[in-house]
Amino acid sequence: MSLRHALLGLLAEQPASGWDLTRRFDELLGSVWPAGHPQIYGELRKLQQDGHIVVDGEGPRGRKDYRITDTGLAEVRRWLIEVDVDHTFRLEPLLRSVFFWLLTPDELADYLEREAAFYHGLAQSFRKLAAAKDNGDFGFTPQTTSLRTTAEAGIRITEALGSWAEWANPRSPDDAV
Amino acid sequence: MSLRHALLGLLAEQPASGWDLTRRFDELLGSVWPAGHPQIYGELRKLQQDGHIVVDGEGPRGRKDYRITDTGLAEVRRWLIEVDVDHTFRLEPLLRSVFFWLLTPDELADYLEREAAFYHGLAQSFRKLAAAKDNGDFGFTPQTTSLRTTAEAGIRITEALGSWAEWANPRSPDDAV
DNA sequence: AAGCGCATGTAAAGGGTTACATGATTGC
DNA sequence: GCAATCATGTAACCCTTTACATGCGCTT
Repeated sequence: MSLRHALLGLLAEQPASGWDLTRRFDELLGSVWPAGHPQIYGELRKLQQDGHIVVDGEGPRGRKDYRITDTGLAEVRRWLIEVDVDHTFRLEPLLRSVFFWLLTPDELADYLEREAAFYHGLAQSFRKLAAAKDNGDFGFTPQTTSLRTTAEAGIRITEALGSWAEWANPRSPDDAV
Repeated sequence: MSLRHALLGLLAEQPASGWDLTRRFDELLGSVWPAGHPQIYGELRKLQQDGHIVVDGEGPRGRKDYRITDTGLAEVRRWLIEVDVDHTFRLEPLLRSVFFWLLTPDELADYLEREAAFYHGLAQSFRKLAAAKDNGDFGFTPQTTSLRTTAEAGIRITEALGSWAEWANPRSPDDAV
């Protein structure tokens, strides 16, 4: 049920249409919480029925702008403060690691080298994003500050997984810790 | 479709029943890839239809032991080697961080202190598990070695998230890097 | 004989993805 | 007039969770 609250969170920032929200998910939340437009439009209808959002105005091409209500805002905040965090990982790369013994050392090394490269690249792009935000490229609004924090998590997790992939590689000795 | 391959991977180790597999998911994969028994029984039926597993013998109370076939083993290995890794995070704590700006500094600090404590505790239990495996408590089979590698990923990720929660805490100055 | 753990399954509902379908507006 | 983009929606399917249902075998 996180999509619901993610939508409310985005609408807490500013009114937006289903289309806008779909794009924001794509750009901003794509790697953390993917959501396609069918899911978003469906959830918006439910949020409206529950009084958490209202149609604020209509634009060209049947565009509908939604605005968050007071009860909607209270609901996101309740989620953040009171609802238990779901700490499940569900990272496919971790699941795969349970079965590494089914691979030959060479197959495993090839696999882990690809993984390490992937994570190092991703870490690099998170670092760039963080630097841009620190530099004030996106201003210093509270929202930007939150995204800076998210980027920091991205950096730390991808670095952790990148160095792990090197550590686990049977072909490279333990230079990487 | 990872459940399918996770089941094959577990059966590659030794024959087991749906019940056995359910327990193993609970103990071993609970935090990485949760799966309840209805899902497991359903998937076992499909795997059998596809010839990846066969019923090896029946026990008391209608127990059915499954054994992996050659095509099944080839299929897990194909998955590990050829199928693209799904790198999606879908970590609720990260999604939440996008909306931290909706909280007061005190609310955020309380939240992050709980998170930090949670991750430190989890990191500790991963470290214990890793130490036990290094100590040979579970022998030194290939399977155990793989699990040692998984545990290492667990340590690194939970430490990363724990230190991140401290770093992001507006109440504590940046002692934690 | 009661209670617990083993063992299997189905049904319903929810969450998420992919494919299909439609049409308006803008820019060239 | 044509193409790209904006914009909404439905349908079908798959994956996952929760609740319901049943019965055997072992221990006390």
